Amino acid sequence: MSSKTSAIETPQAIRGTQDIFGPDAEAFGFVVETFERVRKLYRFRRVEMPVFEKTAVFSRSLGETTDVVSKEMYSFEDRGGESLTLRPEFTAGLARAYLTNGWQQYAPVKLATHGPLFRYERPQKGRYRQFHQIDAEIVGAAEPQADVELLVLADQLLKELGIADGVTLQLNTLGDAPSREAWRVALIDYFRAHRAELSEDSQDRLERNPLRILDSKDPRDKPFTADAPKIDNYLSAEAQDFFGRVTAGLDAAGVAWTRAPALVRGLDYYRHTAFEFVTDRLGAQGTVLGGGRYDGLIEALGGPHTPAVGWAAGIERLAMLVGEKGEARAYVIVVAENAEQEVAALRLVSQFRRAGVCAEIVATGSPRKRFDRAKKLNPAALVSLDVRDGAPTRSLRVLEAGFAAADRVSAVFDAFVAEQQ
RNA sequence: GCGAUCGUAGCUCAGUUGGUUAGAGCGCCGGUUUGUGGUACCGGAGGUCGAGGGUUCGAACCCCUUCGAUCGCCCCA
Repeated sequence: MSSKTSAIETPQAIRGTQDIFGPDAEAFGFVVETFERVRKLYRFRRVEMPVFEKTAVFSRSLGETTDVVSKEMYSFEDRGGESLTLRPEFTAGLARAYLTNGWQQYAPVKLATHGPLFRYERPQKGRYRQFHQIDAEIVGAAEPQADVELLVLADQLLKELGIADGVTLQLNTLGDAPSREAWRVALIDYFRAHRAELSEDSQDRLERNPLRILDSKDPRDKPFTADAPKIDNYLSAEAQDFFGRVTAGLDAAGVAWTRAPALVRGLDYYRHTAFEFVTDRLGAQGTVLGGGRYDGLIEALGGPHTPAVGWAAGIERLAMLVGEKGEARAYVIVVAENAEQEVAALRLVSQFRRAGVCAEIVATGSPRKRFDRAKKLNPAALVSLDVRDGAPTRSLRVLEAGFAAADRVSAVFDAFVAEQQ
């Protein structure tokens, strides 16, 4: 890519987007593949949904005052003049799909999906404008067992990804609608009395999203958040019982959790169970997986009352915890050390691949350096095709005895030699 | 949206108080050596020092603007 005096300017990538390659891309793929595997163990069904929806799908379900809706959505008019939005999350679109496709017939349904999401935010570590999540939801299930199943799934996923160490499950309940509302009113009353002493951010939150004051990091807010009204005092008997059955289920399934009374969710549709799997290894973006119950969402989209629970996890964040993953190593490399052998090398390498052996060919560049280059790729076996004294020579060298595909490699090689006689 | 740090070859970086044709290692390409060998030596390609403007006799270095990255705030997964 030497552009010297080229007058053409290369367009740059959009801010907050990423091009993922090599070991990082392998880690990304590992997260998705592990999710797919585990999700099948729990019999969650795969869904694919559009990347964009009518704007109302998100504005109605997330809440007009949330930051996501008020300032972070990628919204635009299409050529027909309709306001559309690139999905900032999965749940709203999934609820819409549930309604417009009549998935009530399958209820309760366990659903899983993954893909890109878009939010106009300031990029930083673990936060992008196009980011990716895996997502699991149970729609049409009112029982606490659904919450438990989802949480156990999440727990197993993190364990199978090998990143469960240092990740803790923070659990809270926001109560049912009356509990949540009573608590909310009490919080507003309480914080309003101290309004002038709160941070500017929290004064603002008081109007828009009072629950959020509870997890403010501002030291000026700390003295007040400690003594703020507790959800436990506003929980109805039903809500209390519900939460008790969730925690009992987690204990029975052997999932560790800690109560986080200040844990709230940013989006309006959450009820009852709220949770986050949190790590301290990702700096400010410590939430690795989060979600909760959203019994009110489907009604907000004009559907019948439909209880549901779900969670989402950022693939980039999970991939960062996973670390770099090695790429597939070639079991065998075929080297054409002589121009005359290039065609034969091409034939042999495709025979290896058809036999299911991961293989690579080296047949370009200086013939004298090809063998060295092949060896640097560190294969388990190396086939050299050359011409000595006018006669073709073929050798198979095993550099690592007893590797996985060893038998197949020698079988394919022997057949090739026989064929060339 | 706010604050801070940063931006030199493909990669990791050096570049002294602003001073002649901007460097190293690795990688890449080629030659010699080796000839069953991942060696050693030599050579080469590749940079308008993120971009634009300014100060100056002179800017990679100082100033402004802009783009991008990183780290906080905010938000959230």
